[in-house]
Amino acid sequence: MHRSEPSNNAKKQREATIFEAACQVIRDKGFHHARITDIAQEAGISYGLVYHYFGSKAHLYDAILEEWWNGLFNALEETDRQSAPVETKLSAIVHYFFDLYDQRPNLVHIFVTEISRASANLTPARLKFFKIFFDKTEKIMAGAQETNELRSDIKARYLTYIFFGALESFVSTMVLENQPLKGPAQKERIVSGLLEVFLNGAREKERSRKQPGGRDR
Amino acid sequence: MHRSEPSNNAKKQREATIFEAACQVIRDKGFHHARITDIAQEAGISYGLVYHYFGSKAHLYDAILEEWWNGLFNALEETDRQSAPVETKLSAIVHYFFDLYDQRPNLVHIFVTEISRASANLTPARLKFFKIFFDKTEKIMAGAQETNELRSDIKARYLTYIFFGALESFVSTMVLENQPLKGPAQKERIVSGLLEVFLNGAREKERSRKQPGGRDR
Amino acid sequence: MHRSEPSNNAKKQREATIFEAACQVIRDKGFHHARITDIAQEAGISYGLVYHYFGSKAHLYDAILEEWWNGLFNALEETDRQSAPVETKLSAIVHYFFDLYDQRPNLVHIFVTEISRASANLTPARLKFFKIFFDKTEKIMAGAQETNELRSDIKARYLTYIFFGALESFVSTMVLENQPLKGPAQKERIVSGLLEVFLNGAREKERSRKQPGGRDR
Amino acid sequence: MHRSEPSNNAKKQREATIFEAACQVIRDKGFHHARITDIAQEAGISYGLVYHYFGSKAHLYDAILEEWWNGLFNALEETDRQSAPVETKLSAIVHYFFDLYDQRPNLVHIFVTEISRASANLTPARLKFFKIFFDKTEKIMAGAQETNELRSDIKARYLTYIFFGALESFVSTMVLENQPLKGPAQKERIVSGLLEVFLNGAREKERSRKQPGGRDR
DNA sequence: TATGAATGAGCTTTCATTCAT
DNA sequence: AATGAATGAAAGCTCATTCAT
Repeated sequence: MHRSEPSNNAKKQREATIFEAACQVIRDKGFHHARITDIAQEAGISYGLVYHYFGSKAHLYDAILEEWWNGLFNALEETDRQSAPVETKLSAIVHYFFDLYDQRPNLVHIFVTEISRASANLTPARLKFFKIFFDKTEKIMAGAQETNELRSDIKARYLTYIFFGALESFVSTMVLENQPLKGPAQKERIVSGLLEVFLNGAREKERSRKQPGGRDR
Repeated sequence: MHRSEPSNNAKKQREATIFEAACQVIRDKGFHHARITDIAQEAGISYGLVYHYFGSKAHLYDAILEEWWNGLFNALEETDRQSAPVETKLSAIVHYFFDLYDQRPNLVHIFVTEISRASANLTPARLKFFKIFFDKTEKIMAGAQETNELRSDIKARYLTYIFFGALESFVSTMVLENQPLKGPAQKERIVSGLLEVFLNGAREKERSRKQPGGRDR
Repeated sequence: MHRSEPSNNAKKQREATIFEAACQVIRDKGFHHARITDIAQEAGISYGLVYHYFGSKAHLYDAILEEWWNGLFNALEETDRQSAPVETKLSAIVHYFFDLYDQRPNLVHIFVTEISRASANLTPARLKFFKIFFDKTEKIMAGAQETNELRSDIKARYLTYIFFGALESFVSTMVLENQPLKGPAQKERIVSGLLEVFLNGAREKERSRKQPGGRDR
Repeated sequence: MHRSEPSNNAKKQREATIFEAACQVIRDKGFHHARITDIAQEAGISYGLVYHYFGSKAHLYDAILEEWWNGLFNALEETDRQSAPVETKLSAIVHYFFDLYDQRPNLVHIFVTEISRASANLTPARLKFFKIFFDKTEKIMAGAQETNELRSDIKARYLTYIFFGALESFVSTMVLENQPLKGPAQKERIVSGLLEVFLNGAREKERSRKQPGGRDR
């Protein structure tokens, strides 16, 4: 009975191999054009085995969904647990996306191209995840409104959309143009620009307007 | 006035009918699951006629792309022609999306679910449109930086991503949750919230901070 | 009533135009891949008109068949009418093929690629033409056997096959390699070689064998 | 002997079954009208399996081509290896066709109706085979010219065309009229007639003309 | 566990043909 | 006579999935 453990590990290992192969192929070809055969080939196994481990193509997709959302939800929860300024929390979210893109670019790619929109795969069950994500983020926003960190004249839900949209926009561009971040400096520039605008706005501030010589750099 | 090209008109009419039917079906089922047969049925014609007018499913898709981007580009150009404050220009863009959603919800839906990401259909030729769009918007941002309307310490390209991402986020939610705008009031609330945050930021303003009882926890 | 003549001529003219266009396209693409649209385009008319004149693609094919076989049968009959040595008669047949290739290469091309074998189009009614052709040629052979011009220990039918096969072989090669005859000299070399071998055989003759120095040309 | 590769054998077996079914159906209907479904039905399998084994209809055709030409080339090479009189070599070629027609009539049928001409399937790659065949045969002819077995005043290439054309003519007739050889006697009569005419000519020989009582109109 | 032979639903596309104008 | 819009039969091919070994 205790012999099950090692084989269990081997099993997990295989499953992970297939999973990663699937991510790679789906990233490259898109979910629809990713054939089970391709995935098996990428994983170095026969295609029958994919069914052994994942049951069907749809289940494989669901496994990827799960992986993505679980990771994100965990990050959100961890973020929300601490009582930090909203700036810190939002920064954590942004970093989560950019860091994950460094570590598991395929997963982020798939999020952008297959999860985020892709009507082909949109089922109510799958949309549910988005709702949860927005709810969690909204909670952060609402909390910050209560502490007067964020303005309350705009619905927390709207703040959520604006914040997440701006973030997603960067991530999408990165992904779709296949541009890895050029070093941590660029990452910080993007992250701070994003947070800066969200929190303080894009408008040129009074101080500089006051200056008679204007922006004369 | 004197019916000069009657057959030509009828032709345009048919083409438009098929086009709209295609939008409807693609919106409902997604491009991949939209069969030519479905589109023909929706248009009340035989499937052969779809090929007569559009040549192939891919061409039909390209026609939709064209329709979408041309409309958007025209709107952008019109916007940019006038020398108005950046606020007005951005407002025009936002309104374009929301107004179009009132008039041609299918087209906007398809933009969100099939054009904006949907790796399956992403070809370099199609990505090109996005580049053009971002370039045009960036020009608006850069112009506003020069007139000191927008801060210059953040790249115009980044401002573009943030602005468009925020906008797209609202549109996507609307589309994916199948929520038409509940009247012009809601539309204005969203538009102004979006512009407000982008231009002035989400952070609680000085006035509230000034209050001695302020956020001091 | 006599006004019908000119329009009749115009009609014939159109029919001929379409016919030649059909030959051209069928030669280029093969019968199966030759679309009515292609033929109409080649003829500079609308495809509907092809149906006006020929009824269907099959009828068009039959018209070509007719044209081919009638020409050949006429040539054969003319040949057979005269009481000339068999050599002259066979030479006439060979020349018919080669001359026609100069004048109407498309027709000869189609004979080789679409009529001569091409199971796709082989119907009993069409095979019939071949029978007639072989019968007529056989008659020539049999006649020559009776006059002791040709040996009688080989069935006239067999002589027919051998003769026609040898001829067709040249024509096919010419057609399939798209090689027009390089001047009348080559044509005569081929024709005489063909007749020479058929009539006198390919074997080296006694006289040369007798010569001690052998083939010393 | 010890069933080493059972699955491999079964595989070969299946492939052969499909191949033969394809030959049968193509012979009956012609390549174009032979549907994959028909072939599968003939083979007693599902149409998907045809694709499993042959990839596409075109590949199936290529496999048949290969089978045909390889067999013929092998026969030619074997023939040419031995230093026999040209008569023997040519006889071997003729016998190859006739014997194969006994054993695999479908293959010969397909050669005549689909390979030999059939413009629809003629690609440069496929014409290449013909070139090779003619080259090999020409070599035999040229060799016989050098040994004074064949006359040298006619190009070896022309001799090739004449010989092969005559042969093909018999085979075609046999095939197109669906006439199996009526016993070995007929076969020999045809073979010897063919070789006789090719080598010695069809003309009535001197000896008979010398005879005073001859039919001497 | 692991393999890959076997199946067939499902889709796009072609193109001959019809027929209203 | 002439056009080309409209139709739909027909066929190839893909690929997820099943299952015997």
